[in-house]
Amino acid sequence: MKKSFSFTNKEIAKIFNEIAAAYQVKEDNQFKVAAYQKAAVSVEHATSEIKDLWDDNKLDQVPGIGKNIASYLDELFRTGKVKHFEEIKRDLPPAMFEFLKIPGVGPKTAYALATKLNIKSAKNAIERLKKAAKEGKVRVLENFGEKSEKDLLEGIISLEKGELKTKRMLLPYADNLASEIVNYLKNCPQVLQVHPLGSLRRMVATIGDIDLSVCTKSPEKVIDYFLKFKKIRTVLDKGKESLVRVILLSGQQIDLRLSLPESYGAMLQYFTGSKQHNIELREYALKKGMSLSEYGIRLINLPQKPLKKFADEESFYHELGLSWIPPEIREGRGEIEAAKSNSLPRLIDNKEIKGDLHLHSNFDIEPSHDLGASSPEEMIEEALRLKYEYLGFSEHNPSTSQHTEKQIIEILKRKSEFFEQIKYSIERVKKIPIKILNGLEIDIKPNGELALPEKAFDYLDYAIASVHTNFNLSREKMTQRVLRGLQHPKVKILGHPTGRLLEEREGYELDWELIFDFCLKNNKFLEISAWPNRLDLPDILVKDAIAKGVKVVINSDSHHVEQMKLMKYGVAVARRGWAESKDVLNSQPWEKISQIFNI
DNA sequence: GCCGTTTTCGGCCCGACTGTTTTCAGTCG
Repeated sequence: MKKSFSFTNKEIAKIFNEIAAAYQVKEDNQFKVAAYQKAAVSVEHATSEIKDLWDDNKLDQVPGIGKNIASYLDELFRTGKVKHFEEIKRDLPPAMFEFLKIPGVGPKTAYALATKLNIKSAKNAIERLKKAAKEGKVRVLENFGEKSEKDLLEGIISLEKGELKTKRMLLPYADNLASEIVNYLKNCPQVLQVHPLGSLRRMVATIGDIDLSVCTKSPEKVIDYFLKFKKIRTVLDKGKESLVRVILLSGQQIDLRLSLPESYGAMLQYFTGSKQHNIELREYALKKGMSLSEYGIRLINLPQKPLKKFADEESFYHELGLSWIPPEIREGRGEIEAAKSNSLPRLIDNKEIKGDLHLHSNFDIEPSHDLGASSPEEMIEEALRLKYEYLGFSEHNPSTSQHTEKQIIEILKRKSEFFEQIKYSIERVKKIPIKILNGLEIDIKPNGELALPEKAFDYLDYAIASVHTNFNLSREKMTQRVLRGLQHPKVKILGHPTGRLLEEREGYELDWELIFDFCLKNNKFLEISAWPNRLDLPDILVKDAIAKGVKVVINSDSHHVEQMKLMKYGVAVARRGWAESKDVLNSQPWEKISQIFNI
């Protein structure tokens, strides 16, 4: 292996952002600035470590990284630094890059502050800037004033308090909160339509702010009605007809945007984003002589540049010669191309889900992890309500530290008998049209062995293999571990494949090409766990997997009957990964499942 | 500096808001 220096994606993104800032200060080509910013975003959002891609000679797969930046990355990984970058930053005060962390401070402002206040070194730079602002030394600088000095000070204080790192909400939490307000608004007679906007409408795994839009002919009346909502604590600003911001009792900020019916479509499209989708859409439109905005479409080749309005999104996209693009895939990942050639995927729908193969009932299996809280009967009842055709119970394996092999086999035998009885009662006696599967979720030990004696497998219909311990193995070792764990013929599913916990823990690194190939050859399925802080496999990897022909299975991982309805968030992840019904195991009929599981 | 079924050269998203200014520059989403 070649000798190399390690940099995380975050560190690389920071380097690129600093180069962009440096070029901005030097008033270099603005598109070069944009190129580095784009590269930074791309690196930050990558699902693989850039270092690993470099190792595998795959840097050209990263959008926004071309020949030049790739060569700089090569130098960075080989030598630990980039001469060209050092050159660019040489005559700039290091302190200015610290100042960029302050909200409202961009490159030009940061540079002006650092040079005019003579704060050069990065050490304690922000502290020294704060002192200068407190002493009134900022307001006297050219292009600064009392207000900007005050804003600067407030910005520094909120940075110090860590207020800027506001945690993002998990999707189901934000979705519930928004639904409550949406339902409230729908009761207002002047409200014609309500939609969530932004990341919530796109069903991203975590949500920053909740934005909602209302279509109405009388915005003032809707605003009055909205402000009577019981859970509002503070009104931040109103008076405008198009926007109200409030803080709820829970501390959550809600932005409500209002639009007249004739231009609602353009507004909805604009604020749904994503930013990347909109940028690409506008670039695409420009080539057709059209300029897009939240108000509509302007024909820029005509002298008076008339604005055409759109009442709905469908007509907006059609005007551009595109089919309507579902919000979940508006991420700038090829959807515009697909819409143009009329080849958008027919995304999997909640109604197409025919079963749930990852449930933890309260059958006492003496597990190493948590036991479920609901009985199989309760879960079966809920499954019928959800119109499922089949249901798989996969409790955690019995704890290996507290049982002998013999005891574990005994417990599995008991579980099998217990579920055979349930199957008999459901299928034969009560003649309820649902198939029950007796499964298990088994730990993959660090060496890749499964935490279950071979003989115990005889008592299972199928198994899910998951990593629950020792997350910090190298990518190679983790990949070998997972591949070994998947080898057993009874193991059909890799549970929550990256092990990430949203807002808590990064997932472990795997060599996805090897995993995908293995799944494809051996008929294994990657789980999309609908569990709120997992939503794992992540959407981008779902898209990669499906492009390779690998199939996924969407499971709720319910430990309580109430959690079974969280399935829809797993479906959202699948949709964001461009999954169609054919790509999803549990949208297949029972015959197909029984064939694949050899039951 | 990136990128490509209208281009390997010549393009590169759009508008709101704010503060310091008398017409704009910087920041943000």
